[in-house]
Parts: sequence; structure tokens; C-alpha cells
Amino acid sequence: MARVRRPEARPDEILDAALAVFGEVGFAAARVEDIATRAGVSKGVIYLYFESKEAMLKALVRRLADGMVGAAEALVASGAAGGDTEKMLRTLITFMITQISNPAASAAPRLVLAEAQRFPEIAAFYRDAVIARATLVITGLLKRGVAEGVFRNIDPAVLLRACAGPMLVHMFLGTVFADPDEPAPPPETIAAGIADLIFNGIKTRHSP
Amino acid sequence: MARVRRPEARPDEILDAALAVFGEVGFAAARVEDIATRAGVSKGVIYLYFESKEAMLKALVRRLADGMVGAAEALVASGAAGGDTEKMLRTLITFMITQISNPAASAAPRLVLAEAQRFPEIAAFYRDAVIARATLVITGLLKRGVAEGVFRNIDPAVLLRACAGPMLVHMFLGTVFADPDEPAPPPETIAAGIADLIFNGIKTRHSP
Amino acid sequence: MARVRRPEARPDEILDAALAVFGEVGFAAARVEDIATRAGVSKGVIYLYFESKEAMLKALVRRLADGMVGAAEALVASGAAGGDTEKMLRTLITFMITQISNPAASAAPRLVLAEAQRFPEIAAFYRDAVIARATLVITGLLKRGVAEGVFRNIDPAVLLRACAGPMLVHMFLGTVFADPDEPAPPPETIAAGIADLIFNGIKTRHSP
Amino acid sequence: MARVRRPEARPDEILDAALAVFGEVGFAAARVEDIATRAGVSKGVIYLYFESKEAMLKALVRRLADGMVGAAEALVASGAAGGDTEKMLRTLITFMITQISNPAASAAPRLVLAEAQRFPEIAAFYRDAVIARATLVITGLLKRGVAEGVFRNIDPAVLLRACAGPMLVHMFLGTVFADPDEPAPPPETIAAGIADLIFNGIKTRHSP
DNA sequence: GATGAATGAGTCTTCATTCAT
DNA sequence: GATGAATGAAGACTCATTCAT
Repeated sequence: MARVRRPEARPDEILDAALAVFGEVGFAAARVEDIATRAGVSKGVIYLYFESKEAMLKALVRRLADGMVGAAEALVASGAAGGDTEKMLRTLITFMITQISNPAASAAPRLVLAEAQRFPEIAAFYRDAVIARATLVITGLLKRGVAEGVFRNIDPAVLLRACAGPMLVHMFLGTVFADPDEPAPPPETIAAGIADLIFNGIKTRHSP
Repeated sequence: MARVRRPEARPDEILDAALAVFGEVGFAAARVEDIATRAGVSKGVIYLYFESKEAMLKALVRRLADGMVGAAEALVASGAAGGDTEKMLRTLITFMITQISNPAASAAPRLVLAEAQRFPEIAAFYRDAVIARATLVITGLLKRGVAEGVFRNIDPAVLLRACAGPMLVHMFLGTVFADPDEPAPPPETIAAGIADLIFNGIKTRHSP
Repeated sequence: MARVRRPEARPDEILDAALAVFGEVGFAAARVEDIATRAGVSKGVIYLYFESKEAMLKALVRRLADGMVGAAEALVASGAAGGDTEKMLRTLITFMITQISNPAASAAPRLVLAEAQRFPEIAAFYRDAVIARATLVITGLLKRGVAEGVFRNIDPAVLLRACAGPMLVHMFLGTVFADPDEPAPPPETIAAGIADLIFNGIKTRHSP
Repeated sequence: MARVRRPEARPDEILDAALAVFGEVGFAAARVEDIATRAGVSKGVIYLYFESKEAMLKALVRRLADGMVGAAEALVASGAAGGDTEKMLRTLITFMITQISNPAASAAPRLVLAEAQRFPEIAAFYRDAVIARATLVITGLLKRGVAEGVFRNIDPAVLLRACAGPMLVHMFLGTVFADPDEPAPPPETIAAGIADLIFNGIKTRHSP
């Protein structure tokens, strides 16, 4: 199938390639030429669309920022689960774990985690554009649940860590640290287990 | 220039400097000369102790591997908390969160997370030398708690993610993504909150 | 800086420059940058055409191998001198001595002699690509002369050494060990003298 | 057998080691530390006896210069062969070919040939200290033979090349270009053959 | 005297970026 | 607009030489 030239799509194709290459070897070790090759263009073309290699990284992070948080916000805003706060948080957790289990989808956050230290601007941007919004979503759900009497009034910082953390670990274990001999546990199982734990803890409850 | 000789400590001093520099700018962007300067030696000295820049990274990871997991194992083995499994897990969580809240202590894991993709050998080593051991600790505690009837019999993979995850997020929020205008929440609060959540969940319980 | 593009000739121009520089200071002491400057290009260009400095040396030797032996073979094959074996050997000797008297032409063999010890691959290549062929030429002429009854049946190894040797010495005396105050003897004289000696020896003959 | 310390022998032991190492990899690629190790001393000791690596090379060449020419001169001066000029030249040729067939003995001339281009001082020294003297020996024998009526009055430059050349080729073929699968021809055979050729040429002679 | 740790100048090599075509 | 040859700054690594011990 001949690929039709769509010059408007160029920058995005380049960024796709950049994400792939950065994800594999990191920003510093990535060669612009490899990105170009992967994008199916020549080296020079890259510089028609981006100032520099660093500019590509920043554009990439900017483009990717919206990804999962946006979806999370939409999920909550859509009032899925009929307004049931617990169900909504459960749905959110399941959605995020499922998403992040896809190595292609997790490439972006992994890249940011790897490069944020080196590029404070990227860290700052990510903090504002992703982390702050994620915090809002979690805090919002928590408040609502507390107001409804279904959640205990815990520290939102704790809930943020408790929700986002397992995702991160799951992501790292499924990619960078994946044991080739051992299959990754299915995301649904993990998602359900995590949600269950967050809701009920691990203590046994003696029925009255 | 002063030519002091302290052969004993040299390799370790160099690795300290390497960790600092790698931690700041990443492995690829780190200059050997900067590491040397940081260690108070000349460029050439580095190569008296290490084959290459990459060898330094590997030595660094090897040296650091034992750090926190070792402490965790010791904690559990020492039978602290008088054999009370719940207390032990709580102590463990508190200890880990406290440790990881120290940016100097978290430099090592952050470095590994950032470079593991690029260096599969390091990833494999870390998986075997750290992650596997951490998994054993968690699994052991879980089994014991279940046997004692104090824990529900949940998926160890879930508990691992639920315990390690919040630490990771806490670490990233306290370093790379730290907002200079906002103080980080105190580790004790977070530790206590996380432990509470893991044990009890967020659901309200209606007394019988 | 001028950026001219002459991709066709580049590799050869670079090898010319490399031969000049290697010839002057030897492979190890030659700086890639000097070769580049000599070739009128920038340092980076070298690496567009050659893997490494060592690759240049090997390419150089490969390119130069054919030079004189090829000409010698052609000379013999062409049946110059109307099939007269003695004349042919004499022509060959004269041709070689004349060629090797040109310092530019002798740069290649001198380079090989200087570097062969360090690079066994080069030595092996030269042995097969040059020495073996030269041996064949000499042996062929000797056999023919013997068959015709004009040559005595001597050891080909001796004739090889007797023919190639004076060339070598002449080459070294005319370049590396040239006395600036003393002019080199003209190649024709030497060639004629060597040929005469090889054919007739130095003993006086008393006519019957 | 315990080696007794003989500090006076040090410089010579070092030069022996230097010759070995220079001979193997060339001057530029030789490491002072390797020479020291080979000589059984520490790096610092080298600098107690020699100004620099280059000084070692020069000392080496100076020490080795006398070697074969000295022996040749002595041979001639000793009036070996009872004053028979032809016999003396033949003895000389045999002696030289035999000597040079020993790779250890030929290391020095090979080194000089390899490095002379790079170090004009060495070339000049060798020209004066070795080549000039060898020329004198050959010229002397030639003159004498001519005076006696046993040699034709040929160009001494030709005889020099004809005598020294086969030695050189023999040396190179027996070391640098030695074919591991093919044994080198015995020096005596080559020496006899060369002498025979130089005296009688290759032409058949029809008895009168 | 002897050692070998330390220094730092020197070079190969890479690769982001430019720009003639 | 597109290409990819060319540039040259930058950085890892080596090793002759020094000198504290």
C-alpha cells in the first residue's frame, strides 16, 4: 500500500520515531539520524520541523503529556459508573493499569522519568501538566467519596502515591525489568487486586 | 598540584562522585572529567580503578544494590517488632519511605531506573539482586500474615506493587518533580498513611 | 569555509594524503587530522569514508598492492623484448629499479615494510598479494631461461633475493638514508650494473 | 639460579627489553611500562637510566650499530681466508646471511629501517655509523679484487646493493613476511647461492 | 635508589547541526 | 522543499613522565 504524502503529519511521524528511539537508548545516546531513518525521512527534514534534538524531546513530552491524564479526567468527567465514586476510582485504576501495561503506551512516561532529572524544564512542565492534574483528579474523587461517606478522610498525598505507585512499579516490572522467562501477570488481575487492596486493605475482617 | 595517596578509599570516593554526577545529568551526559574533579582526582586516576565509564556505572550499581533491600531483609530477619507480622510490615514500610525520602539515598535507585533501559545487563542484575530479593521479603511477610490469619490471602504481586509503588512515587515527587515552592510532606506522615491504607483500605467501615 | 563536493574522488584523495603522512611519520605517529588537512577536508570527512585510522592503512595497502607487481607481470606477459628471456629479465630489473627510485612510488613499499610487523594482517596480505606474485614472475623467467639453456639452473629463492634485494637497498639509500650532500646514483646506471652483475657475476673471465 | 644484582648491567638489560618490545610493535606503539616489565624493573627505573622513550631508542640504535658491520670489518681485517679476496667476500656474504637469518639478530636493523623515516637523527647516525662503514668494506674488497685481477671493475654502489640487498630480502622473508606454513630456506643454501650468483652470474658459460 | 600512583597533554572518534545542491 | 556530505566541537581514553613515599 503506497503511503500518501501527508506533510502535515510529518512532525507527528517524526515524534513517533523520536519516542521510539529515545525510549530504547535514552535521549543522550539517541542519534538524530536514527530517528530520521525510523521516521522514513532524511536527517535534514528533522531540522525543518524542530530546532534541535532537545526541542524534539520537549515537543515530544508536550505532545504526550495529555495522554493518560486527559483520559483519566475525561473518565471522571464523563460520570461513568453512574456517579458511584468507588466504582469510578476502581474504573480509573483499572484503566490506568491496563493502559500502562502496554509498553508502547508506557514509553512516554518512562522517557520522562528517565530524562526529567537532566532537563528541569521538562520536569517542571510535567509536574504542571500531568502530575498536578492527576493530583486534582485523585483529590476530587477522594473529597467526593468522603462527602458521600464512602471513603475515610485520608491524606490526598497518600492516596495519590497509593494509586499512582503500583502503576509505576507494574510498568517498570513489565518493561525494563521484565524477566524474559517469566510472563507478566495480566493487567486485569493486577488492577483488580490493587483496587481491592486500596479499598479494603490487607487485614482480615472478622464479620460481626 | 598536591599528590596525596589514599589508595584504600579511592575507588569508593570515585564511585561516590560518579553517583553524584550520574544522578545529576545521567550516565550519557556525565563527563568523566567532572567525576574526577568531583572526586578530587585527575581524569587519569579514574582509569586506574575502572576500565571505562560504563564499568563505573556497573560497579556503582553493584555497590548500591545491597543498600535498601539488605536493610529490609535485616529488619525482617532481626525479628523486630517482636514477631508481630503486621507491625513488621508497618515498620518496613516506614523504614523504606523514610530512607527513600532522603535524596542522597534515592540517587541510586533513580539512576538505575533511568539507565536500565539502555543497559540490559544492569537491568538484569538489578532484577536479580534487588527486585527478586524484595519480592521474597514481601512474599514472606504476606505468607506469614496469612498463616497467622491476620492478612487476607492476596496476590503477592499485588502487594509488592502496593508496597513498592508509593515509595517510588514519593521518591520522584520529592526529587525530580519537587516543586520548589511547595514543601514535601514529611516522610513519617506519608509512611503512616501508606501503611494505614495498605492495612485498612480507604473504605469506611460501619461498626457492627 | 568552502564546502565543495567531489564524492567520486574523495576516498582516493584521502588515501593519497594518508600515504603521504604515514610515509613521513609512520602509522602510529600520524594524526588523522593531519591527513584530513593534507587531503583538504575536515577531520570528520575521513570517517565518512573509513571506519578508522587502521582501516585507512589497510585500504591503502590494498590499493597499492597491485602497483609494481602488476606492472611487472604485465611486462612479462606482454612479451616485451621479443621473447628473449635475458632481455626480459634485464628490462624487468631496469623497470623496477627505475620505479623504486622515485620516492613517491616507493612510499608504499616502505610503509608496508615499516608497519608489517605491527599488523600481521597487512603482512599476510602483502605476502599473498605481492610477494607471492613477484616470486612467480621471477620463477617463471628463471624456468624459461633454464629451458632455453641461457640460464643456469639456480635456486629460485636465490634469484628472488638477488633481484629484489638491490632494489630494496637502492630504495632505502635513496630515501630514508639519503645523504643530503651526496647525490644518489642515477637509476639507469644502477639498473644496468645490477643486471650486468646478475647475469655475469663479478669474476673476470679470461677469454680463451 | 638466583640472579645477582648487577646494577651496571641495568641499562643493557633495559635496552634488551626495549629492543624486544620496539621490535614487536614499533616504537610509537611500545609502552614504557611494557619495556620495564620485560626488563624486570619498575617504570621509574627506566627514567633513572634514560631521559625519555626516544632516548632509549637512540641509545639502542647506537649500541646496536656496531654489531654486524663491526664483525664484518673484523672479518676482513683479520685476513681470514688467507688473503684470498674472493674467498673473503664469500665468507663475508655467508657470515652476514647467517647472522641475519637469526630473527633476534635482525631485530635491530629491522627496527632502524622501520623508524629511520620518523627519526632523521637516527637515519643520519645509521648512515654514518653503519652504512658508510659497510660501503667501505665492500669498496675495499672490490678494489683489492680488481687490483688482483680477480674482479671486474664494477660500480661499488652496485656491489653494495648486490651484497646487502639479498640479505635484506632474506631477512624480511624470514621474519615479517614469514609464511607459517612454509619453512624458510636454510641460510647456508641461500648464502652459497647468493655468493655463487654474485661471482658467476646466472648466464650459462660455454666452455671455450 | 626503587616504586607505582598520579597527572594531563594528546588523539581518535562521534554526531548534532549546517548548507550547497 | 529535500538531501546527505561536510564541519568541528566535544569527550573517552591512553600513556609518557613525574615525584611522594
